[in-house]
Amino acid sequence: MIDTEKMPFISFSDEVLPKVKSYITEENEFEQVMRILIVEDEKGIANFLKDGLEEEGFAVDFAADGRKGLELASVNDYDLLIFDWMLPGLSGIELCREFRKLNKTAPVIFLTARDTVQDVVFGLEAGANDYIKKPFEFDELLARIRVQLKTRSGEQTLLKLCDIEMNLDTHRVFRGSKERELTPKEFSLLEYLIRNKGKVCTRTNIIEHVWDIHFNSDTSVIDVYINFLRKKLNPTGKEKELIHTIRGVGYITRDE
Amino acid sequence: MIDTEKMPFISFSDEVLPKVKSYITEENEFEQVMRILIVEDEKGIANFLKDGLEEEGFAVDFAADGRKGLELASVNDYDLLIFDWMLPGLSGIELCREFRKLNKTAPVIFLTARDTVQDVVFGLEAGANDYIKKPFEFDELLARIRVQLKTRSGEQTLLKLCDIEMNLDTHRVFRGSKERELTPKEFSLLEYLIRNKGKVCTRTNIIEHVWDIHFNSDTSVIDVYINFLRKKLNPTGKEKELIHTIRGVGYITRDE
DNA sequence: CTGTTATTTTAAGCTATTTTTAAGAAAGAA
DNA sequence: TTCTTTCTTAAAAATAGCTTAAAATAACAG
Repeated sequence: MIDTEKMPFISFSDEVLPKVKSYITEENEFEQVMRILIVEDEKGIANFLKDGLEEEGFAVDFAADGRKGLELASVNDYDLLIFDWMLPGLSGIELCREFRKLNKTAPVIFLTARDTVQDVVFGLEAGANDYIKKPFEFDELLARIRVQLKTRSGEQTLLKLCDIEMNLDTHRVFRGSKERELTPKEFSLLEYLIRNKGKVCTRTNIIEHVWDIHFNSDTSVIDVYINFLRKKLNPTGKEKELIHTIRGVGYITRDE
Repeated sequence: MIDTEKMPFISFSDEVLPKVKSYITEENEFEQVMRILIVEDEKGIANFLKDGLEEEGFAVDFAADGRKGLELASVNDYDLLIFDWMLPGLSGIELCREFRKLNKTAPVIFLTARDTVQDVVFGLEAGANDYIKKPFEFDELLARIRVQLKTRSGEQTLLKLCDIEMNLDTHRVFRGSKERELTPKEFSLLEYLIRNKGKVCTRTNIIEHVWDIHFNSDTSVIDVYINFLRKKLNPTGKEKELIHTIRGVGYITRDE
């Protein structure tokens, strides 16, 4: 969604908006649409879910009975499946078992009125990943769907500052599309500065958090490392300076 | 626990039992013990959980407040964490956020009396993987714990990394069409690296999960085994290097 | 049970990289 | 100017990781 309030200097005519939207979508090429299958025999609930999830940007397929559900699930490659427990044709439990037999690993969420502990345990043991009791609220379902998808996609932890991206999982740093190779100390200094972007980091802060030194010590090691970082992040001196000196206080990084 | 009912042809005298137990433990070398951290201030619930989970074969640590919990969680490498919402020192939510900031991916289950949908959503968005409302039944908790652990370890028996294929059933490893014969330790080290592909594995991670050593120990055994693996996976030095060193941090494997 | 082989661990030297120290140059403030 | 703070550079010190070889341990066959 484009938040025009944050760009007061830009205004869109209704005609232009769709184009801009698709441009943004193209740019986020990694944010692909997630496919969800709902297997539920109560039309009311099914439609409610389908509409709600589509509104949230998911691509939703739907089956009203177990057989049909299994067929769809085996043909297509869904990112997540929502099964009702009581279904004509093939029960949710059986459906889940058959699905797992196909060697599919996509997360399955049970959505059911059966709520004894035995039912829950039974459902989870059949290969489900979560189990929500009816009546449920849509927001909770949505949050649980997001958790399942997040866990699976193995998303990486990224810290960003302007055109800098630090990947904490791979320990790699990019400025724009170019990788900058940092040593461990350089990496953790930059990490500290970016985590505290917008705030001045004093030398004491830095020496405590990055070097783990908790007593007064006069060393110029911070200056040296700031220098290392500046050189590696901006070797030609032509790019934008990212680490600013606040004389007498410390250093700061900020977005903009 | 030994289920004598499933072995009707064997009977144990009380004296023999302990010996047999340890023998069985040794035999299941691949079924490593799962470590769980409980952070809960109500002594009663905490003890109930600890006892119950230990009976199920988990190794359980416990903290009564948020600070202590975070400390334990950052030092040790747990396979799963259970947080109460209301905690002295640092709330469960804050604890969870701080934990995720440490770049840890182990599943977190919230266990709490707060049960409005907003609470659930809030908890899940803070990085939790599941949310169980008090009062809960132990069996449901156990089932949900198993689901989290199962999802993580993945039931798949075929692991792939570039042109490497590990078959966990047959315990054989191929690079392209050629088999590479690995010793047990080499195998489980490679398995760990591939299961965590795309993420840096620290020496601590490796020594804890592959060697099952949970105290500080200075040993160069990891270096030696990385060397073994590299030689066996790439004896001529002409193939693509698959295990990359992140100096000062650990090792990483990635597809591509 | 015993000798043989395979596996795992320890230890140590070596090298390249990383970290720290130190001191003069440059820049800002008074 | 003069004083203080920060920047820059070079060289020394420390360390992490690689490689070997040998010792310790475990597994196995006869």
